[in-house]
Amino acid sequence: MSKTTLPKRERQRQLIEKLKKDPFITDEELSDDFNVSIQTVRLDRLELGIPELRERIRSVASDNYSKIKTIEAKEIIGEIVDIELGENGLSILETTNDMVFEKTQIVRGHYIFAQAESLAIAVIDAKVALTGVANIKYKKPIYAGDKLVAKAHVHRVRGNKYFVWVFIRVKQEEAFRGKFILVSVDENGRA
Amino acid sequence: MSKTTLPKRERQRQLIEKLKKDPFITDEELSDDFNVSIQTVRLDRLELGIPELRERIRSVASDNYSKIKTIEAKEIIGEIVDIELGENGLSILETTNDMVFEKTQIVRGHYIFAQAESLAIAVIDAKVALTGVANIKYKKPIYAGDKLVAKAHVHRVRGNKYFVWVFIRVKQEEAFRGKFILVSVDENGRA
DNA sequence: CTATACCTTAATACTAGGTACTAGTATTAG
DNA sequence: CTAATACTAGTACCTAGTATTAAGGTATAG
Repeated sequence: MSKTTLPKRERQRQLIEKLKKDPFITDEELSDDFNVSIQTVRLDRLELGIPELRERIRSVASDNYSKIKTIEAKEIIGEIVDIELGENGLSILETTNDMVFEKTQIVRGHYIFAQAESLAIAVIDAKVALTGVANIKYKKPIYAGDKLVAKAHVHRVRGNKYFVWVFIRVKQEEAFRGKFILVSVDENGRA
Repeated sequence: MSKTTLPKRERQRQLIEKLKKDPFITDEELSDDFNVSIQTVRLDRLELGIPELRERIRSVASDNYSKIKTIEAKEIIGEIVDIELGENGLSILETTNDMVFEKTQIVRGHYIFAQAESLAIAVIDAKVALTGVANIKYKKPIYAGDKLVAKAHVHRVRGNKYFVWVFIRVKQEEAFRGKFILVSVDENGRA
C-alpha cells in the first residue's frame, strides 16, 4: 500500500491484526508488507509475545484438531444419557461460547433445535428418519454454559409417521418445547 | 511395546495408522517407537508418500482453519445474496457431505432449519433477535450437493414480534417452509 | 549544540526437523 | 556365491526461525 514506513505503534497494531486474520504469514512476508527489515519484525513479535510461524501453525492445528473432532462427533448433538427405543429418551447438551450470538451471549436457536431433532430421531425405532414437520417454541433465552436437558417422548405412531414431543429444560425451567412429526424413509430417501 | 523390530509391511501399516491418529509425531519419535533408525522412518514416509511433520501440521491447520472459519462464519448459515431490511431476503446454501446422515446422504434437518432461521433473523430490522416460535415443514429430502435457495418475507410486525415466512427451494421445487415468530430483545436478552 | 534514548538494521552463531543423496552393512532367497 | 532387499550412517543443504552483539540514525531534552 504505502511506501513510507509506519510509526512503531501503528505497525505493531497492524501486525497483530494481520496475524489474527491470517496466522500463516512468515516474517519475511511481513517485513515486505511493512517495508522494514526482518529483524524489526522479529523484535516486534518479541515485544508483543507473538510466537514464530511454526508455533502459530502448530497451535491452529492442535486447537482445531480437537475442535473439529467434537464437531464431527456431532451426528447427534448432545449426549444421549438414556433411551428407550420407541418410547422416550433423554439427552444433555452443555452449551459453549461457540454456540452463541456474539452480542448477547444467547445460544443460537438452531443448536437447541438440533439437540431436540437429534434426540427425536434417535428415540424412534426406525433405521432412518426425516423431519417432516416441527412445531416449536422457545420459552426463554439460553446462555453459554447452560446445561440443556432434553426429554423426548414418542406420542403416537401412524404408519411411517412418528409424533414426538421434546421438552428442553435449563435448571428445571422449561426453555424449549417442540412437536416433531418424523417420517421414516427407505434407503433411497423415499417416505 | 515390543522390542523386536516388525517386518516392513506391518511397520508401514502401523505408521499410517499412527500418523492418522496423531499427525504431530516427529520422525525421531517414530524411529524410537518402531525401534528403527530415523532414516528408515524417512524411507517409509517417502515410499508411502507421507509428507514431513511440518507439512502435516500445516495441512491440518489450513484444512481446519477454513473449516472452522466457515463454521464460525455460521453466525449466518448460507450466503445472503439479497436483502431488504424489514421486507425480504434471499440466501443460498450449498450443501456438502459434512451435513448429511451417513446412511442416506440426506441433509440433516437442522442445517436447513439453521439457514431459514439465520435468514429470518437477518431480514428483520432489529439489533438482536430470538426465535420465539417456529412452525416448519420439510417437503422433500435434500441431498449433499443440492443448492438451497431460501426466501424470507416479513409478514407482519407487532410490537417486538416479527412474523417471518421462509421458503426454501431446490431446483425450483419447494423443499421446506417455515413460519417464524422472532422476538427482538435488548442487550440483556430481555424481550 | 551535544548527549542520551530509542528505533532500526546488520551480522553471526545456533536450532529443529526435515530433504536429497551417497555409501555402506546385514540378511535372506535362489 | 550372488543378487536383491532392508536397514543404517553420514553429509550437504533448506527454512524459518532464536538469541545476541554491534552499529548507525534520528528525535528530543537539557
